[in-house]
Amino acid sequence: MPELPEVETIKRQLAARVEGRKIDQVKVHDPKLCEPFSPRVFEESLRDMRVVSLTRRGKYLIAELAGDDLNSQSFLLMHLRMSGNLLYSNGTQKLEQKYVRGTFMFDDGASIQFVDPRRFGRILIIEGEDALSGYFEKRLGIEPFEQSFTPELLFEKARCRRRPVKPFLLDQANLAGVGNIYADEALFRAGIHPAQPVGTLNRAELVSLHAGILDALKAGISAGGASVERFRHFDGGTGSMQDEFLVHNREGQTCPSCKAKIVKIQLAGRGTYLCRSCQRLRRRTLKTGRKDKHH
DNA sequence: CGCGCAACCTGTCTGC
DNA sequence: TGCAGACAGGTTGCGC
Repeated sequence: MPELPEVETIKRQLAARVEGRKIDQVKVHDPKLCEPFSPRVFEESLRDMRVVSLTRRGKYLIAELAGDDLNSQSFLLMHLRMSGNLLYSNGTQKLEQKYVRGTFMFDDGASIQFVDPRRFGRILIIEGEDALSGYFEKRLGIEPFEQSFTPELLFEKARCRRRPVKPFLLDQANLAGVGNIYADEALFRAGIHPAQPVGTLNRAELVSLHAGILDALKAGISAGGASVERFRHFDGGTGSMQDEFLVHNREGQTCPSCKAKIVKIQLAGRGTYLCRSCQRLRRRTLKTGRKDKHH
């Protein structure tokens, strides 16, 4: 479940610790981690690479790597999926024993373990910036904290679409980084029902939705992420966002802004939490007019 | 093309 | 207590 705030938290904690470090050795303990690369090829291609920077795009953590050959630039893309964690040791702490899928060892004696009980997490190597942007281009939409993420951009993506707004938000090709938790939290903040067809949202609602997304994500980052589904910090610590959820995981409890009980429904196969009083489904007809190409 | 849904995994919880 | 089955939910790929 690591979403944007959880990955951002990990990035902030690890960046200063790995930037400038050289990778002495990599061990892959579960071949699924680096598919379709074979573990040996994967391990060898990372040996002696230096970490230039650690950044984030959507739910991906990206390590930019440089070899001795100045022309070689590659990117290590890490996705934690459902249950992945990156645990750091400076060389003196006890290492994790269970569910370790891969280990990175650095030239200062420190190491990072990729720990992932459910084995959904993936690490892949991408050579060059063109390949990197190509990889992201077809699967990731706008970054929420970019200036260009605006209510108008939401409108452009949402117009004429009958899809419920929640699955719209979960589609990474629309907006990168929002997952099940923050979609629920953003929709509650915006006062919008998760099943509302996204194309029927009016201007005021899109403004609220835009603000709700940013507020929910900012709250998550400030809290160091939400430690549900075993999410942990680089040192094994926990975030506190799970204690600040307004609706998510709060079935049967009272809504923070009215007296109604929070309910749980299934939407697009996902557990979805909402307040029926604060988030009313609006009966509106969707104009399915053709989208005209314009310049 | 848009959209829903099964599949990928395994630990944990629920009900009988 | 034991065990089957449901559930968790990010991404991909398939089918309508």
